[in-house]
Amino acid sequence: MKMIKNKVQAKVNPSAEEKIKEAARTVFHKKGYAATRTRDIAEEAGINLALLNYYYRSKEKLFEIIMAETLSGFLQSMVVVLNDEKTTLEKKVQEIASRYIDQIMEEPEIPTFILTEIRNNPHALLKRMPVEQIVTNSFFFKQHQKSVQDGKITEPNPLHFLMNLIGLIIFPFVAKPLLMGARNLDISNFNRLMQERKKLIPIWVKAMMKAK
Amino acid sequence: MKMIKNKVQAKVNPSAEEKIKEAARTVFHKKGYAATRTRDIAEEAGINLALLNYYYRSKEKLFEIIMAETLSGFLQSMVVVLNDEKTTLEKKVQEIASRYIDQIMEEPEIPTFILTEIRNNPHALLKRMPVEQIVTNSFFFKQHQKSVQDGKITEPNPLHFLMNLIGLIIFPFVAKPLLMGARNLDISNFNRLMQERKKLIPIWVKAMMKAK
DNA sequence: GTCTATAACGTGATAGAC
DNA sequence: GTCTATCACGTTATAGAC
Repeated sequence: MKMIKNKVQAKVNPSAEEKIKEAARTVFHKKGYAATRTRDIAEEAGINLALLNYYYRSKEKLFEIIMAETLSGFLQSMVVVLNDEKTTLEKKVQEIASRYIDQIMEEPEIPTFILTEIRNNPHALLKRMPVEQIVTNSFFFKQHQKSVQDGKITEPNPLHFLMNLIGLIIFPFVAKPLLMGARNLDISNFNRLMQERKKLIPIWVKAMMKAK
Repeated sequence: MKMIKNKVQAKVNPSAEEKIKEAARTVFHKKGYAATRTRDIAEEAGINLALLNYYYRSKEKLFEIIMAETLSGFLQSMVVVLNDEKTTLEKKVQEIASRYIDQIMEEPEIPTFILTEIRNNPHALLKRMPVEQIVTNSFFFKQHQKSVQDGKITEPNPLHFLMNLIGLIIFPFVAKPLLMGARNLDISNFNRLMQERKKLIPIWVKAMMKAK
């Protein structure tokens, strides 16, 4: 009870340490590691620059913490869905499309952040990335194999299946600055399109996987 | 004739000015603007750092040249295909999938480069981006409208159509470091998958657009 | 724990010799 | 045109007072 109270309290009146981490998350997500200055983070947090090093030792250490949290948070919802032994393949596609679009709309910078930082430093980051487990060891993988054997799916490679699903979900967010800047689109129109896609993507994926 | 000879000569024995631009292209594409140091470019070009400023005045000016060239080169092939009045919608999808996958495989860093640099500086870059023209004013757009009216396509919004097509093409390249690092995949396997997609994407898109 | 002041370093850019 | 040497500045990190 006390612990819960402290956690709630922490959000209402966060300590300097917490403020710095939240500020770092915001700025790193928006600008990436190289373009972020520690001064930006200190200013965003409303604290003194020296405190950042006092709590986190260096820009790099702080970044590693943010990156690890961002990555695991981003993958967790997918892992849970892919390994649910109670749902059909079709239901999994619905779940992933719906959850991920909601999740990304809350923090739309995250996909681009993850993809660019992995480009800049693949080695350091991929040790913690259980991508292989996610695909090969998942219950989804077995379901997919069975659907192929039963002739319900034409494309035998589960990687194509996953790349297509995730690509349909994520790509519009990655390409957003391009679409928005062109004045074809304002922010509310974009959000409406993404809401539509929560229903459309499962329909599309279903049709794709039966195509030949 | 003399001009052609000089251009050929330029590739065999490029001037310092040309070497710098090629080096800048390589390094900027790989690391992005913020993470690139002018010293990296000079080293890659095999010339002295001072020459970079002598020819291009500043890192920023040099970057703007590279960005403009990269962007127009990347969009040009799409514009040409989308505005071809002689081909069907279905043929356009085939052409775009095939051309873009070939083109991106030659310089796989370009999609991530463009998307991240636009995130970092949308305003400066989007003035030169005829995205609106590409979509709204294209012959593709009219063809799409007609197909919807004729009941050949269920999804009435051409933006969904284009986002899906481009996403299916580009997303695997953007997510490549993630896939590769996970040891599911080596480079030749990845390339084989992309070759497969040149044929699969048109089939998938056709199925998607008729789904309901 | 939090601040001010400053050290230590890296980077973009230029002056000036050749 | 091309180089070496160096400046000017911004940024990360730390020392030391409170």
